[in-house]
Amino acid sequence: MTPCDVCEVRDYALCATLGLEREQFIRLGRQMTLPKGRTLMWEGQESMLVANVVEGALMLSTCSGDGQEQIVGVVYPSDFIGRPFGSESPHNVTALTDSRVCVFSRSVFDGFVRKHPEMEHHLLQRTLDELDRARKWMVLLGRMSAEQRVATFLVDISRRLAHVKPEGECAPLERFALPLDRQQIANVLGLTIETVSRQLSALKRDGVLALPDRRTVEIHDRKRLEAIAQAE
Amino acid sequence: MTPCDVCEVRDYALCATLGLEREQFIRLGRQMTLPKGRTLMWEGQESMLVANVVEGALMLSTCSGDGQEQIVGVVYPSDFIGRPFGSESPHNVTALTDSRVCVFSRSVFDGFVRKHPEMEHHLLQRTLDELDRARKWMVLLGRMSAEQRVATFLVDISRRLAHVKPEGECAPLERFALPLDRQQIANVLGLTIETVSRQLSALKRDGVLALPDRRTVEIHDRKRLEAIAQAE
DNA sequence: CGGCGAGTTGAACGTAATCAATTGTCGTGG
DNA sequence: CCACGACAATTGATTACGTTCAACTCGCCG
Repeated sequence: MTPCDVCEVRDYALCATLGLEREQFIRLGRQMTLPKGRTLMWEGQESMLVANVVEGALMLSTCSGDGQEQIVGVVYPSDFIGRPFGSESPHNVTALTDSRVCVFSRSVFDGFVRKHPEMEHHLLQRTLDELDRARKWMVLLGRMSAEQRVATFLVDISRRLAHVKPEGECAPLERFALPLDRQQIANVLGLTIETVSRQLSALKRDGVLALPDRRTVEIHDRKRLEAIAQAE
Repeated sequence: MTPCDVCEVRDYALCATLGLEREQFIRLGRQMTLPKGRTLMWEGQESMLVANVVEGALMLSTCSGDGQEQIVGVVYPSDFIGRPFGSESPHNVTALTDSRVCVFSRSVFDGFVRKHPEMEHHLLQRTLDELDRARKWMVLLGRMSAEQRVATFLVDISRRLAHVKPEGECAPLERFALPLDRQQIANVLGLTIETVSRQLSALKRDGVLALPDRRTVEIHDRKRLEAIAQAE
């Protein structure tokens, strides 16, 4: 029995495309657990690994010339991470929560994918989706007010986390634990920690949501939250 | 004789991957000229076309909920545009200058690509590169000052335009015509037209560059420009 | 109980947006 | 060729939003 037999994301991740060759593929990778805060890949480093997320959440981040961090993506179970067919990793990949990933050597992975067009097609689909998502986020960073950014972030994450939940559940969550702390939220939104805090407080004051503890969000008035988020 | 026989980008665009099947492929597409300002695809519209850029420059743009435009990409000859394997176009595609593109029906293109893994691989490579570029731009939008944004924009475009030039020439250009007007630059950088203008004036005042007319840029002190741009 | 880090709140500041006026450029027709 | 109008771009004055700096609160663990 392999870890894949009980893998939570086997039907959603990249490997779901494989039929009989799955056996072959899984022998190439291995599961790894990452404690919260551990960095799996470094920006600019020779890109040696790719991976599927099995459990947890990780962030992709880069630093601007003067050292400011910008988070350029957050990934969840069944998402793919790493940069195939390229020499260096374009960003850091760091665990936001304790996580489990299924890693492959990049060269081995590249070789396998090139021999399995179905899988390469799936990878292309994922990459196109990621690109759409990244470009949507550019609108947020380029054009939205702090209030809109925070609202959009909450709407987005409540939807993404819903897909992570056991089977079927797909309605956006009304109560969830943020995998990011305030500083990280600020780094996603291109704001400062103080501004994020103020906007969250304002939303709480207006009864749009509650913050029972610093990691938990309860959305009470999704309609209003979405109205603030506007862009979509 | 087909237009492809004299195509300027035949060795760089997606079709360069094809060997003997090239003949087959080119029969599926047709060249089109687009006057400056013409929109080829609309955001949200059913995605019917994909295309290669042969000549000119086009922008990809989306609107935030309250109608503000954000340019999420600029494409040049040999670049690929459109959203294969997806139902709707995620952004507008509009000619910045008079342009020539080589268009394909999306369904026909999708079918062809699925049968030609080499081509699909090339498309994946391009998409991965675009994703890297988009994420780099997120740092600019999230973390850079107006001055840094304008400087970064100029450094970037002078490099991109160099690759468009006839054969070989790859050093960044020190003198070039902007394919975008001030409003469009503002929409790329997430700034207002006034701020862009002020920053350009400041760079001129400091002797970093000259602006002989409103479309032309002459970089006099690239070192300094790059120092201001910092992030990279 | 004390100390520490994360988060919140407040006050002052600064950058870019906004509003407004002026200059510059280009195309058209006299 | 010049005059004019329309639009693009620049420049200036003011405002507003988010940042910065600083104080304070809260929860947690020794």
